[in-house]
Amino acid sequence: MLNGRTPSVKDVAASAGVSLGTVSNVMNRPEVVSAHTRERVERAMADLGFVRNESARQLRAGTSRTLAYVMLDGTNPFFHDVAQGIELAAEEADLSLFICNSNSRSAREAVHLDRLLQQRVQGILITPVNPEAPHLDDLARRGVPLVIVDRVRDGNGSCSVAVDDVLGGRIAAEHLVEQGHTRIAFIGGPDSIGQVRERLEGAREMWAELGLAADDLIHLPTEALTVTEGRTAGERLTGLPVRRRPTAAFCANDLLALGLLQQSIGAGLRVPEDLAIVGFDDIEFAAAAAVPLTSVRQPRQELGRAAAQLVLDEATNPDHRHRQLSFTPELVARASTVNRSRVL
Amino acid sequence: MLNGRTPSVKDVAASAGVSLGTVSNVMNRPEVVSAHTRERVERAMADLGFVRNESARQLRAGTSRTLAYVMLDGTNPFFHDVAQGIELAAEEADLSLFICNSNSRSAREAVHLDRLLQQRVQGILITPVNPEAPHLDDLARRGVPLVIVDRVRDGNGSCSVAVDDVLGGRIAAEHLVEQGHTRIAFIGGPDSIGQVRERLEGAREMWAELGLAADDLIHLPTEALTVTEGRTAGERLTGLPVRRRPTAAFCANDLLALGLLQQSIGAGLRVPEDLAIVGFDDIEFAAAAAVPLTSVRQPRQELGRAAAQLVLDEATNPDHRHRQLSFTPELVARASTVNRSRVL
DNA sequence: ACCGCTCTTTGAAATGTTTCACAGCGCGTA
DNA sequence: TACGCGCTGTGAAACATTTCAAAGAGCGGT
Repeated sequence: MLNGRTPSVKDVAASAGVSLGTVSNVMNRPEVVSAHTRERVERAMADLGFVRNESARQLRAGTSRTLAYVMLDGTNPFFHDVAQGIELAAEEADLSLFICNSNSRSAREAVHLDRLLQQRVQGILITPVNPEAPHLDDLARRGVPLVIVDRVRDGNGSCSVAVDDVLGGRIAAEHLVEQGHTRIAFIGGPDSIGQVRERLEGAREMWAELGLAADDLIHLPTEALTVTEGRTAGERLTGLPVRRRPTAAFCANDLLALGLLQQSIGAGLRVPEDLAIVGFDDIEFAAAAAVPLTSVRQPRQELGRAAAQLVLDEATNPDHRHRQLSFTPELVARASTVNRSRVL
Repeated sequence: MLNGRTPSVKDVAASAGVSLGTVSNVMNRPEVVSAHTRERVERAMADLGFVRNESARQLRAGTSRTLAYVMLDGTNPFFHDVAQGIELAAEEADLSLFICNSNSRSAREAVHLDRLLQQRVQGILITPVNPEAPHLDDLARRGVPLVIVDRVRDGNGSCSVAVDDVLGGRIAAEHLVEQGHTRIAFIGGPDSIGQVRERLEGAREMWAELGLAADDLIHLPTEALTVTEGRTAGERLTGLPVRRRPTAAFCANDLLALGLLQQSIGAGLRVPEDLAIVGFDDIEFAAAAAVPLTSVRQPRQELGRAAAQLVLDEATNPDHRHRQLSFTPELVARASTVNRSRVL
């Protein structure tokens, strides 16, 4: 059994009375070896508790069986759903998925990428801190299959998968106007985040198209896209004199919206009567909030799945061409904007 | 620059006009090589865009620079917080963390473990589907450093880090009794999950010690520990005639509690006046719920951190001894159980 | 008896790194 | 001048696997 160190192919070969090559064949091309020997080898492997050394395999084969996803913010369930989509696609392709978290720090992102390069992963999926960062170019130039998730970058040096954020902003604004609001707030920041800019832009476009005054769409900037920041924004909002206070808020993501929701209710406002709220992403917890949150849904798992397929194509298909996939967001109306004739 | 395939140490050596060994020394023991040559080698590495091949390193060195965490349920933020704690400890030890998700499926767990074994990871942290599963024994017998997270297993064949769930159950029950409740529900299941059993057990103990009737602690079983199941349980609860309905619920985790909270409010109950709710874990979203949730806090990141330290000790310290660490949970009282004299 | 064929199995080379015993060199000391 | 020593650099071996050309075995047909 397991005496000294872990047994190698050599040990298995010796124990089964065959050569190295045969053991390897049993593992990689079982059809070429006779039933009889295959059986003997398999028994030997089981007896010795043999486990293939992946490093050696990889070194020789030159290819790893892993994909990696570098996510932007581990505290946002949105990214875990994306990761789950990737994981499913990876599982189907019989690959492992290596999940890293940059925590929105560019330096940490770089460290992770370096490690992944060293591991010679088959492909990298990433939601980058900054899609124009030079270290991403490095990857592309090195020929590592790369897909940008939930962002797009200028030019088409790599594939990307994202949702049309401008459109998302438009449908959120449209929905609020349909509900009768004529003065709303957009809550989100910092501006360095592309999604924030585009969602705001979309909202402004639609606002103007529907003939409303630009001044009546107020931008309340935040430091980050977190629940805490949502609460802070809520304090500012509820602090406004009623006459000047918007009757609805469109938040750049659901975490902000949840924070805002909590703060507003705590301050005694009724949602949606006194303040309607729309989020973005439609994470699980949006539906589970005490006042279920209206949100602009991104097809989270689909995003991940599609990204994984692109990266696999780039990894295996010699005449792969970069593509920028754009998904269409969709409004999910719930109680936080729609007056509760029927509850739930 | 980057012409054909990725350059190896050999290429760097040639380009810098030194031997293989010297290049290796520059990377691993820079102090033994003269400033002059070191500089030349470093320039060559930069010019060629050299990236060390981790597989080869690992093969030769016999040791990887990775830890792995197999989490139980990717949809529960609790586990991501644990993972974050591990990640931080790993970062300090200059290791990478490989995160896998078994999704509560034993088969998938086994697949992940097998892969990790093949990768020769330095150590494995796992929140197992079933802590008594034989494949865990395999690992231990193989000598892979192993730490069970958030569970304990019989015997002391391996380290574990957990929270005293019985105590957690006790303090939750005690808190509710202090708030004047004399008829409560415990919501949670299935029974196969150890934590569920122990939290209920703790609650029952305290209930009895405080002189209350066993019949007045009702067990409402669920199929899983999810928001959806929480809502379902809520339907059953709110459907009861008022006289028979408990005035408070202790949920086996926060996801259940959030689902219950939502359903109750939707059904027109006031929380906590008509129904008080206590959760377990104290995930971020507990505090962020519209009625902030009272919860039994587990030191989530600490749990991960401690687990990582144990696994590192087992990996590096020759006279390591297995330990079962038990953390003390702590009640965080919020509006879902305490009448809101002061809001927030 | 030999040929040609298929089906298995073999052994050696190759992958990119680290390690280690050793060699070369310059220098101060005997 | 010879010796010993410390500092650098070298080259080959080792790690566990895969791959591939080639050898061997068995067999039917001539």
